Amino acid sequence: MPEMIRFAWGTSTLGDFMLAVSDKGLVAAEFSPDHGATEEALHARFPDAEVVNKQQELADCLEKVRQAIEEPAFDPTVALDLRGTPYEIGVWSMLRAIPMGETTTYGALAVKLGTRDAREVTDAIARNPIAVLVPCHRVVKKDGSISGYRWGVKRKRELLRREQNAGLYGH
DNA sequence: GAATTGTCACCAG
DNA sequence: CTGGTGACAATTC
Repeated sequence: MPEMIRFAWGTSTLGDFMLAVSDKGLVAAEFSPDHGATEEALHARFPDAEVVNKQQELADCLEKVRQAIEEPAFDPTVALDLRGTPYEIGVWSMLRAIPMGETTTYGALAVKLGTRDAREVTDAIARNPIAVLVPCHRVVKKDGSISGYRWGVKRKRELLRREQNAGLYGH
């Protein structure tokens, strides 16, 4: 019996996003304007799984994630099914420990993890498959500037701006 | 902001 | 080993 991966598309003010869940939890959440290519990538990532569109079943989940994108203060209680090397899981766990509205740096994470180079952390973060819910956007360069983001620097800036507004003005 | 230099892990040859 | 490449970092203009 092959594993089943269900996916669905949602829209937000930051663009369309796709969710994919296994029977354990979320395995992917990606921004993309190109539905076809993203679904193909999902097949490629889970070659032995049955990948099916379950728009209705995931409606609740879609709404939660959409709300998390629009309102940073909202904490979606969605199960995550993180898949990666132990090192990557460690990095992603640290990302989820960053409080809303705060940022850290690649270098600081490298030190905490006992890694030699910030780039090793960067690699792991760049492989994060779950946008927003694993807040890879809360990691910036040491001088506070934003250098890159897997789903577009513009989205990263916008996410941070929203979080900072939520912290300063309470809404 | 952009360009430059230093660096380090990783990979292809 | 050599060369190329980065979601880095520090410095400089």
